[in-house]
Amino acid sequence: MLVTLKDGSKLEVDKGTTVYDVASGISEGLARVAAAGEIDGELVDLRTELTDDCDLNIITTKDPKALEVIRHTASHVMAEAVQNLFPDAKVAIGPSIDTGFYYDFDHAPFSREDLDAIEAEMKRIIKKGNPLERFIMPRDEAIEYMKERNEDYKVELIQDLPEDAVISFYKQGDFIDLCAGPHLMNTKGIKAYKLTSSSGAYWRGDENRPMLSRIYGTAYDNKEDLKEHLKRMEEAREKDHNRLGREMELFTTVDVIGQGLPLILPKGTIMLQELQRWIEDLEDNEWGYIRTRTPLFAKSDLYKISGHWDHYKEGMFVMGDEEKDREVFALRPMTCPFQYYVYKNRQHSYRELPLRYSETSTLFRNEDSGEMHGLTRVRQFTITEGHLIVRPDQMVEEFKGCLALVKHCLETLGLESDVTYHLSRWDPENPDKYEGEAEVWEQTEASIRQVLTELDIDFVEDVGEAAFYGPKVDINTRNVYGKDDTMITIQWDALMAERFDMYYVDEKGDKVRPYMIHRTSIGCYERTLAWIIEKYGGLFPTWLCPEQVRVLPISEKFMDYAESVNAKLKKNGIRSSVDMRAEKIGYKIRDSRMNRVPYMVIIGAKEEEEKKISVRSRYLGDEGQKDLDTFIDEITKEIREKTIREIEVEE
RNA sequence: GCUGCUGUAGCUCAGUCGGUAGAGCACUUCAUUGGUAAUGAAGAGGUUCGGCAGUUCAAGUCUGCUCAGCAGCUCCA
Repeated sequence: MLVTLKDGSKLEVDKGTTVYDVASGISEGLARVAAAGEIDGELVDLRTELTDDCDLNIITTKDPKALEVIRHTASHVMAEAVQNLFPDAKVAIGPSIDTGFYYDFDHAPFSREDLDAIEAEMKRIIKKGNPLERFIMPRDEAIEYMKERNEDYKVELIQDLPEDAVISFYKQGDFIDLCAGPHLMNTKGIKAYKLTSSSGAYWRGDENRPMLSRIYGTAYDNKEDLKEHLKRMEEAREKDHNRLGREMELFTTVDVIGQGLPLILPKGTIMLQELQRWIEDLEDNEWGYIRTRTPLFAKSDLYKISGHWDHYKEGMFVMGDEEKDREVFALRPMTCPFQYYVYKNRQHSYRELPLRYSETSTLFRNEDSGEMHGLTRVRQFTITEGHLIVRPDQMVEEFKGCLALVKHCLETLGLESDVTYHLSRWDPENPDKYEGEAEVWEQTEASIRQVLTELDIDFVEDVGEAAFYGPKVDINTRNVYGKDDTMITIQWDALMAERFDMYYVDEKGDKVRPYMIHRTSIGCYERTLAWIIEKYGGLFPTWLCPEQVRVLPISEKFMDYAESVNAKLKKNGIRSSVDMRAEKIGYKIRDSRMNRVPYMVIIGAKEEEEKKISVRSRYLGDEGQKDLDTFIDEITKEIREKTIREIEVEE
């Protein structure tokens, strides 16, 4: 049997040789730092026996790929520690994840003190340095084995595996866990770890099943990396829009107003309004959209036609009592049916299509009480929503246009690099959940795939994520905690026109159902603002800054002068202000957050001193030193150039 | 909706066995003017401790309910 190593060298080994044997054969040092193997690109346990010719790569603990193995092993060590300290705790599952690992236990919630105790116990276990041993059992035997040990959750897991499955276990010391691996050879390989938090989590992610106690932790090959990671998490938290946005007075919440109902404060409003004016002008002037303004609520009748009354009533704010009142209303959770009736206002010719309706649309969704979060999950939000009514033959081209518009918006905001594109497909295994023929679904998905490819967009495909009426493209980003949020969605809809009896008249004079695209350009404003806050950490591009220029007179005698500079800047459409405190503090800039203002005009300071204060400040100097009007023109021009929505990249 | 944590001055927080509100920053006034993350001194600031009940001679502190915020789960047209 021939094994090809990473450096291209070939090794003749016997069948049944393990990855670890190969590593040992190369050198003892390599065996010591080996964490896992990679056979033909697939991560495997060191204990894996080689059965065929293959490419083999020994993954050492220095390799980022080893993290997964280290963390998985750390989760086992944690489980052992928990069972040592809390013998009645039953183990459920404990995988490695992007940022570390977790393990779920059937046990009362763990406190921070518990976590500290568990950490200490882990230290003891790791110090013992027990080897991890792998052994296998037939399925039935494995079930009995776990039943004896009273591990009900493990029994259930094994029962869900195929009849003929060979069940593998790992054992370190007295601790035995059902596990597919891969794992380190010895617990000593866990050099640095930290238990970060605990919380509840449903067994198998099902809200109808018991709630278990989950402990999150992270582990690394060395202490420096762990420290670095914890520092990064700390820094990320500082960019959290929910903290920063409140601190910067962009928004707030009030207990008596209610959950998921943020108040956008004056500074936040400036930003949202900048975004809105930009998007509306862009869509209407350059992308052929026409604007509508439709009611924020409607009678239940509308939602009965759209299907929301049957399928989404829980998510809507209903006004009135169906039993008592003749008419019952509901606040709208989306704009679709309203814009359909805009279209249905009169008969349309095929020559008019495509019609691209857009609306700055406020929506209301009655989210569950535990779901609300800052500006990203709210009960009332405003979205750049729109529906394109198109002929089937225009569909691909228009869908492409929607994506191109989104791409343009993201690039302008400097967010393009942060997103992932998803083709949300139907689930062929589950056709009942969707309307329409399999053939049509496949065809449509192929069309979208082609559009994405033509636009040179990288994307992943998610099966079972489509809307019931058609596939869609979802554009996601990650928040500072690494959680995915959908920012933008563009949906292909060849079905709803039927439901709402929409048609156009084709060249032969026949009535034909149009296709529709549900789409947004930058998603909902609140969520997009949150995203921008986190992306820029509060240091916004100039055009979005609530305050673009701050005028700082160094002493009282420059106050009037400062006021006149401020007034002229404002007249030129620049958002500026005078810092009244400046006369007292001289030219010492005390406010560490001052750098959130892109431009500072220092009045009265000597030029070399001004430079020390801020790299971005502009020096005006004593009255008469420089012509005021010329100065105002210069700075206005400079800011204007950055206000035409070009991205200002600051280091 | 579920699990856990939190809610005291504008902000960040302390408040020990229930005994009747505290610090730093910010703010105001005065002094100072070369102090580039914080000049010195003085002062003001809580309808009293998210809200409503209850226990008690006495509740920020204990109990119940409730509202809101946070983390996670679940959900997310």
